[in-house]
Amino acid sequence: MSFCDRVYTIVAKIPKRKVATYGQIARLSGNAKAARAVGMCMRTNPFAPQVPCHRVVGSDGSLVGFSGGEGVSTKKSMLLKEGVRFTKDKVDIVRSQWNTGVS
DNA sequence: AAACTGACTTCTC
DNA sequence: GGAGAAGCCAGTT
Repeated sequence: MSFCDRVYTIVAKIPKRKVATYGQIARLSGNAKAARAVGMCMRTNPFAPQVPCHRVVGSDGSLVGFSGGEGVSTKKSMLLKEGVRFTKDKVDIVRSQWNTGVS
């Protein structure tokens, strides 16, 4: 069980039409400052369809990362199909950020 | 085992 | 508001 495994589990739990930030996942995984490590785990992503890495965005909803297809463009398209609201080139983090249950 | 890199975040200018 | 620099973590070489 490695840090990445926790990340995969958390990302896999992101509800549809919602997105989470690397920092948030890092925090949920136990290391608030491991945002970078989270990104690396996503890049490794041994659970591609199982772990919706496209639902993971930057701290401000910015489409960072994603090495597949057309990059952020494909990521954006997938999120749009998921029903995630977009503001120009960024996810409407205000409306679509994953609420972990912490009020 | 050590050093480098990377899908990040945040502060300061 | 935009650009630049520093800090942290885990994985890969």
